[in-house]
Amino acid sequence: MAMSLTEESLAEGSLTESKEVPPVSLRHGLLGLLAEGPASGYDLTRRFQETLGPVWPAQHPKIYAELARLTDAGLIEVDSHGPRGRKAYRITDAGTAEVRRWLAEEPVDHTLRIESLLRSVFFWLMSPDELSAHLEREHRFFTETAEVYRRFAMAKDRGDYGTGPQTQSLRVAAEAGIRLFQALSDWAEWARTVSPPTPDSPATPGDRPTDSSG
Amino acid sequence: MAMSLTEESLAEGSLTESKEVPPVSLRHGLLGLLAEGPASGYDLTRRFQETLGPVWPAQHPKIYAELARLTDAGLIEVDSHGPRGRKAYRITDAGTAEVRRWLAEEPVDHTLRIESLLRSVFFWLMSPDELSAHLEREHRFFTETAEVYRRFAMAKDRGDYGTGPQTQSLRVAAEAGIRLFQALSDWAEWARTVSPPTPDSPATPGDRPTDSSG
DNA sequence: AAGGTACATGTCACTTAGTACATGTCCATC
DNA sequence: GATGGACATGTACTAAGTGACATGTACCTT
Repeated sequence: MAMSLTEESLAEGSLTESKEVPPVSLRHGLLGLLAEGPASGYDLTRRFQETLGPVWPAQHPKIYAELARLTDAGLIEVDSHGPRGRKAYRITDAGTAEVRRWLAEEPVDHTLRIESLLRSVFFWLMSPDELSAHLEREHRFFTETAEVYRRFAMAKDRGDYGTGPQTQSLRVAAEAGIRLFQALSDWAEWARTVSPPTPDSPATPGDRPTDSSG
Repeated sequence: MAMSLTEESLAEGSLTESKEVPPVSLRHGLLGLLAEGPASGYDLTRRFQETLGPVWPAQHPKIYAELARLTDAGLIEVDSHGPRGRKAYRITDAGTAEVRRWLAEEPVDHTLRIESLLRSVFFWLMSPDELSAHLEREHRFFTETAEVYRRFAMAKDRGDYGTGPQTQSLRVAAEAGIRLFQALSDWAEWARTVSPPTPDSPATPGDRPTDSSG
C-alpha cells in the first residue's frame, strides 16, 4: 500500500463510528416536519423537495411508504381527510417522544457522499482543459447554491418569516448551507490554481498519465 | 405553505438536475482506482474504507459485486492470481476510456445527504441543554476530522508521498475535506452562539415548543 | 503443533432509494 | 363542456447499500 489519505489515522480514528442499528433518518425527518403541525404526504413531498432537497432528497413513493410505516408504529395518525383523497397526518405523543429521543440520544451518522469529492481523486486522469472546464462549472454551481441559501438567510434576518423557533432552526440550517457551499466554491476556485488552467503552460510534471516517455 | 427555505428558488433553480441515467459512481470510483494500477477486491475495499470512506463509503460485498459486473462489461479483467485465491484486476482500454468519459462528460450529481444538516432543521425540538451538548459534540467531531485531512495535506506538502499526479489529486481532495469539515466545525460553534448554551439564560423566546402557556 | 491474526472472497437477506407507471379529483380558463 | 394543470395518492419494479453469515489460506508467534 503506497500512500493512503490517512492509513491508520482515519481507520481507527474518530471517523469510524460503528453502527449496529440502521439510522433511517428519513423516518425521523418526516416526524420532525410533522412536529410543526399536520401535513399530508403531498405537503411533505414538497417540503422535502424544496426545503430539504439539496441536503436530504426524498421522493414521494418513499414518503408515502414511510407514512404508512409510521402509522403502523403509532408514531403518527390520520388527522383529517381533505378534497382529493387528501390525508393529513398528525404526530402522536409517542412520535414526538421518538423524534426527541432521536435528536438527543441517537448518534449522528456523519457519513458524507459527495460525488464532487470522489471525482477530485481522479482529476489526474483529466486533461488540463477538461479539468479547467470542469472546475469552472463546479465553481459556478457551488457559488450559485451558496447564494440561494444566503438569500434565504437575509430574508429571514430581515424578518420576512417571523421569529418562531422553527424559522430560527431553518436559519441555522441555511447557515450551514451557506458555509458548506461557499467552502466548496472556494475550493473549486483554489483547485484551478493548483492545476494550471491555460493549455499553453505545461502544467505540473506528469499531469497526463498517458503517453509516458517509456 | 408558510415559509420554506427556498420555495420556487430552489425548486426551479439550478439545483434540480434531472437524471435520466443512474449515476452509480461506485462503479467509476473503482475504475478510477484501478486506473492507478492493478488491485484486488480486498485492496480496493481497504482503499475505500481508509482513503475514501469519509467521503464515499463502500463495503466489500458491493465492491466484489461491482468488480464482477465490470468484468462482464469488459471494463476490467483479471490481472493475476495471488496467494489465497487473491484476484488482482487490471483496467482495460475500454475501462480507461469509460472513466475518462465519465469525468469529462457525465454531469456531476450534486446531491448531498448530511444528517447533521437534517437534524439542524429540528433543533427547535431540543432543550437548550441538549442542543448545547449536541453542538459541542458535533464541533469536536468536525474539528478532529478537519485536522486529519490537514495532517495528510501537510505530509504531502512536505513531500512524504512524492509528487506523482495521483498524489497531487489526493492533495486536492484532501483540501476539500479540510475546507468542508472546517466549515462544519465553524458552523457548529456559531450555532451555539445563536441558541444560548447556558441554562440560566432564558434563551430565545419560544425555544421549547412543549409546556406552552396555554 | 496450536492458535491467532490478517488476508481474501464470496453469498444471502433485508432495507433503503429511486423510476416509471397508474389513477383519479378539483378548479380555472377557453 | 373540454382541456390542462396542480393536487393527491398510490403500486410495481429496479437498483443500491449494508449486516450477517460462511469459508478458507498464509503467516507469525508461542
